Amino acid sequence: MSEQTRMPAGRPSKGERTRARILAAAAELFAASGFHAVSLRDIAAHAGLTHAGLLHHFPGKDSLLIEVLDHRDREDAEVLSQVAPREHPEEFLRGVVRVVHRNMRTPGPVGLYARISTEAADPDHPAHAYFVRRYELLRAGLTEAFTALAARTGAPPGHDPALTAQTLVAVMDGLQTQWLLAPAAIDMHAAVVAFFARIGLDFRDVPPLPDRRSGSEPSSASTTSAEADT
Amino acid sequence: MSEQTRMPAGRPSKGERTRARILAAAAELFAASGFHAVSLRDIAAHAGLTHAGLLHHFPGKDSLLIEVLDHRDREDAEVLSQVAPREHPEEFLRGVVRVVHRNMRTPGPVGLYARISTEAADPDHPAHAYFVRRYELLRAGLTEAFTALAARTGAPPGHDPALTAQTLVAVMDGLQTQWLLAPAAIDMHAAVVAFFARIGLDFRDVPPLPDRRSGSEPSSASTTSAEADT
DNA sequence: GGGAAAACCTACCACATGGTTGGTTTTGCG
DNA sequence: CGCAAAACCAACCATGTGGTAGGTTTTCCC
Repeated sequence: MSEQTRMPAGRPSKGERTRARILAAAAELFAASGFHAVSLRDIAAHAGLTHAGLLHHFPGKDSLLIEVLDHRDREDAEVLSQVAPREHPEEFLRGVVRVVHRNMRTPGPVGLYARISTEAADPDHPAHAYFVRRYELLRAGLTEAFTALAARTGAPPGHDPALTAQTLVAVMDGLQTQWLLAPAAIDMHAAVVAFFARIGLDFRDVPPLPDRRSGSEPSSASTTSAEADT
Repeated sequence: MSEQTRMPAGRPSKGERTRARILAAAAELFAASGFHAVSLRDIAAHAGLTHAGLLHHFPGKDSLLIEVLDHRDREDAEVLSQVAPREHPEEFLRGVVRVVHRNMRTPGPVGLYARISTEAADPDHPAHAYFVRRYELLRAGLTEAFTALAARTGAPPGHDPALTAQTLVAVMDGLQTQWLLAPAAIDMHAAVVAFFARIGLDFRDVPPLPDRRSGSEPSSASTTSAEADT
């Protein structure tokens, strides 16, 4: 199924176009309200068909969620520069800042990972294994970047790249929750730039990524971002 | 209703004891699985009565959630030293570190605030207003503490107490999500201490709070903590 | 153009849910 | 001890849910 959701070189079939609409609708509604509060009938109505029609394309609700998350990951892989964290640690971290900056302009999609990741702490949640793995990869990528940076530029006493990595992931996730609750009160970009400043990295001059296309495109929470290069 | 859930000086009535059991069961199940995934029948079964019996004590599921959160807040107010962030900023922040340290030993309850706060980003969620206000108070308290500290000891150029406050809240929330997903991989206490170290505060020597009583007592995520003094 | 497959629909199923109603049992106070 | 109130229950209601079955409509390719 996963290769079928990738747009083939030719014009997409009716089924491919419908699956894309379903994934967009699901991403939007899961981001807004979480997995449990959204029904297949809700998603189907948003996508312009019935829930039975939706179930022709996806085996079930759990599978749909996993497909939405995988789809998001592939889109993020396309957006990010393919920078290796070990070889180009500072550039890799600049990419993180750019994604955070962009995400501030896309309130709808930011919630998808932030919201589903806390739901998925429940071992019975369909995305539990996905998020355990995802955070492992994210922390590993950032740990590599911070380790390489420390080796290159020296590090203060007691510097722990793994601790810094998990803290940076926490900052991005935690800021998203606060931002979703009170967007006017939170400056995610400034906070992330200030965090990097405290560990000796000046990212104030990092330009933001171009805006995404308008409409209900599924898009990424910032925690997606650094993982794609792993 | 709220003054009735506070234990009176005399021995508690049958109803008071039942409400306490219901609140404990609800806190535990909401922490484990979130508001939407848990039913009144689930909570009632955990508390040893039927869902109709539960509804004799609480007007509805939404009210029960709010009561669980308020009950937690009152318990936290009792646990924390009543330190004013403006007059005693460093002591106030030490209290934050102690609560974080204690919460690492209580995996069940940590999830209540972390989990419900991201659910509550949905404006239709019953706890939305509660969390908007809660984060405002939390950030305000920490901003006061960081402002007072900067005035007393000086601050580095570009220091922004409000930004530091929202970042600290983000670190604590974000670490909880990662910790719930992979407790062995995350050291919340070390990460929070390292965060403070980067802004010039040495809290490595802060002793943890004593453990909570065993059993299914409702208890707090660390983000509860600093707010009680406001 | 025709036919097979894809894509969709309506109707249904079994189950779950939050809440209500009317009744029974337990508690506690005079 | 008796009685009113509190605390609880079984049964029910209306609605919603994920998924299935069988059928219809649309698409697309030979």
